[in-house]
Amino acid sequence: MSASHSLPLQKCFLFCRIDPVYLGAIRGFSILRAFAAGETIFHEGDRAAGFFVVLKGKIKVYKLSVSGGEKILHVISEGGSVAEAVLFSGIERYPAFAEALEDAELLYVPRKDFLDLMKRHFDLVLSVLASLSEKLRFFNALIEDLSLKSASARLAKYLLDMAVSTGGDCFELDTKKNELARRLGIVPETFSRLIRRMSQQRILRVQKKQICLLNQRRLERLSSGEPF
Amino acid sequence: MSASHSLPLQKCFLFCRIDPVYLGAIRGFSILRAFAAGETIFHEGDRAAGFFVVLKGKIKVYKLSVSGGEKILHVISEGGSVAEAVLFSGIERYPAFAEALEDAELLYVPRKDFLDLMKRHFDLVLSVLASLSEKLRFFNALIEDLSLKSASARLAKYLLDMAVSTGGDCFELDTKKNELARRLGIVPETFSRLIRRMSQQRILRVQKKQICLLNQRRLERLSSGEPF
DNA sequence: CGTAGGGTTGAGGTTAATCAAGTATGGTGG
DNA sequence: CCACCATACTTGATTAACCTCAACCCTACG
Repeated sequence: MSASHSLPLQKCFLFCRIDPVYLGAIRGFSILRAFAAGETIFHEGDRAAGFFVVLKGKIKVYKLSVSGGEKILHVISEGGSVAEAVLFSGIERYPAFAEALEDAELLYVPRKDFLDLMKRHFDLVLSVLASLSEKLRFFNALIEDLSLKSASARLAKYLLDMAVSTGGDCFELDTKKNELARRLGIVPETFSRLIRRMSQQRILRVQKKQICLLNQRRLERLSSGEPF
Repeated sequence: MSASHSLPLQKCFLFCRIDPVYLGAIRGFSILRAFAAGETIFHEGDRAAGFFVVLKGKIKVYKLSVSGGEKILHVISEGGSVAEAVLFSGIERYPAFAEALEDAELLYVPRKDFLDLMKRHFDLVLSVLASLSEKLRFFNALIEDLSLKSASARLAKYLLDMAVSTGGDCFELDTKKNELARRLGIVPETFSRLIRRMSQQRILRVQKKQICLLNQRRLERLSSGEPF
């Protein structure tokens, strides 16, 4: 029954960098709409005069195949936005279907009003550009991680990242090893075995949650795919 | 020695959607600079009054760790841009080092001039926003693909994608199977075996380069991780 | 103590890469 | 039109990386 509050605009990725002063204006010309799970938000081909920001719930964007099956293009959760292309490119119609996966609240932002606001306030433009380019960098990093295929490479990269961000060869794990393993996309057993082999080979020393890197050179080779 | 021509501005991802009319202006206030392989482009902490577009070659962006090792943050090739954050966020100094990996040509675009141009021409803003959001969608799709771990899941997803984009259950492979396998991140042998097992199980029929999907339901389950 | 949870270790199975042979297929020169 | 060759593709056997499952070891904490 979701008495749960919906996301504030500051948390939406397109708006997070925007000066709160403008958020009021945006809320002003936008329309808050609630959708029940399973309800359609728009159809492919519908005239598109604005885009949506997901404030609560999850929605899916999909196309229909001739054989009737639906092909999900993406799933968007709180904070994400749907059909921003309507804003930037001159698209006139929605290029796919959208439907709520759970009870959801969306903010419908009319294209014209938002563009007018941007036209009048250049710093708004910069904020939106900043949001997008930040997200892009984030995705870039994610892609790099995902394309490290072997468990040892991902672990090695993680260790090197830690060394850089803490600015030293020694650091404490901030999470349970269990949890860390999952973040690296491996199973705790594998994590344990890898760490053990690494300390046997004097690549690192480990005491409880404290880790000291002894051979960063080797870790770099591992992280770029050298077999272990 | 690279008599090889450098990339035209239309091909650079930040600019590709921009009306060519403006490209002249951009070229006008920007500075073309050549760097030899290994040459430094900027140092961390350097005052930043603009960003770079890579027209030729490859460059790396990296940080130094205390122990002297360099941690590569990203590698940017032709068409990419470096330090766009300087443009959008109010960053005053470069947050990392950049160095040419090969002989390279970069276009230095001064922040102030580019922002002025955007301020005067709102459609330029829209083009840049469109570029960024398109790239974002592209990355999104890439991430989805990369997070499909098993070979059968990636193949299944590819087949379903083809069915949607050709709008039918039957279609022709547009590339050599060899090449396709590589695109799916598997080895041709594995590709061949998977296809064979799929036709044995009546999931699809294959004749030369012609493929007909017989059981999309099953492919969907495979693509969402069901073991094969 | 005794138990619970995180962590480690071992045995065994699955997936997909590699290596090594094959079998089409599609030119090309005769 | 055929013999020949290169290249694509297929198939089998072997191997390495990881996962699963099951057991066990700690350490903290009642």
